[in-house]
Amino acid sequence: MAQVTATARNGDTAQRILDIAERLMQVRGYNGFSYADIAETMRLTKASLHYHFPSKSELGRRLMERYTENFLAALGRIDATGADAHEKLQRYVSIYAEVLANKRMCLCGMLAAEYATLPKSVKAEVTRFFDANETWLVGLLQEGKRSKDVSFGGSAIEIARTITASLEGAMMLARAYDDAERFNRAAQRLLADIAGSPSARARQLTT
Amino acid sequence: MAQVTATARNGDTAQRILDIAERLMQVRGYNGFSYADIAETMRLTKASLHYHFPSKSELGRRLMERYTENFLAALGRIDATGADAHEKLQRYVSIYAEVLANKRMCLCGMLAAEYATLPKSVKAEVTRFFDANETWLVGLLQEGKRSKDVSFGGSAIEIARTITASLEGAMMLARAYDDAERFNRAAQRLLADIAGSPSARARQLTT
DNA sequence: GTCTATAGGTGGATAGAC
DNA sequence: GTCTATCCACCTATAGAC
Repeated sequence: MAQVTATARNGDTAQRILDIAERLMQVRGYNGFSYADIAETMRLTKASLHYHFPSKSELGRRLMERYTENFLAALGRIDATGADAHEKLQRYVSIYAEVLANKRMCLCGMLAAEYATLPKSVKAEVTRFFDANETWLVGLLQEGKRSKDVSFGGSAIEIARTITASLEGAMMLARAYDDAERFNRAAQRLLADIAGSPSARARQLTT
Repeated sequence: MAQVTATARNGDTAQRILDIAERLMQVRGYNGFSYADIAETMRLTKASLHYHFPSKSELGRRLMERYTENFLAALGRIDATGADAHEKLQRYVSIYAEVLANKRMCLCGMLAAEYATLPKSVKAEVTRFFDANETWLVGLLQEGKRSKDVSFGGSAIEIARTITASLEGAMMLARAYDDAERFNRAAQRLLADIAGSPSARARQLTT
């Protein structure tokens, strides 16, 4: 299954720091955690953390960089399955669902909310993430339309943006209610209505 | 037009504090602003702010309370128009669009992201807001279905939740890209696909 | 690479004069 | 109601020993 969260528990120190920081940032946000929080969980002093990541903005940037890398790798694994477009979209959704299952927000959804307060270098990484998402989804949608696995009207780019934004929003609300099923129901409805398989689309209309 | 943001510029001090704090919180989040920020904008000392709002959590709670009140009032004005369900949904979307036009996030979308770090009393107000949203939308959707102004399959409650979550997500992304049109395009697509008028739905399928 | 110690700043919050 | 003055906890970050 598509796995985004890194688990380099036996990796080097920098990677372990990123693991802890990533979780903290996904749960509490960029402005909601400190070097002290990481230090406490890791049994390492704040000063040592600064050796690996001189500033918080650098930590945030590196974190985003790794997150996007892992996310793109997960998308690559979806591509490698050779499944049809409809199935690939389901797997795309399952990436989000898995993050939520760990009681976390998508790192980029979190940072999009805090966007106004972020260091410039972190902001740039956040939009890079969403741009990469968009590119991947557009390719998938166009391919799916040709092969008639999915059906939609209008531009693929708008559909792609709507899907990502909606999933991020559904994730945010589901986490506030601590109810993963909220996310799953919203996600299935979105896929069926916005870019569903022709059969699913027909079911949705039948009422 | 539906107006949520309060503008009590000539109101009493407490209301003016809430106005400033509201804007700061919508732009920077609960963890991204301080009493000092309010004080600076208002030309009032931090100590004076504490006279009106003893603690930040109390300020946050009162802010959310007022925000929900204003939002529900806006929904009441939509009801009062007597428009059909499709038109009412458009006006619902326009509330969000207007907040975004002021370069702000929906206060509750912002707080949903920061949820894990919020004081309990503020958390409660956030879910109360979304619950009230859901109730209003469900009523509207059921009424619209009866009168055939909108068409959708499945439960109204799921549609309502999906609409709100998707709008919040679209708002978040649009603000990060400083591109209000991103929100508008996503919102129109969502309405058409998820709970559109039968004619709009037909247009969307025609491709 | 990790530590102790600390700098320099800001956070929310309070006491008490006016 | 608003002010000055202050507290103490916490923040990011650095210096320098080991």
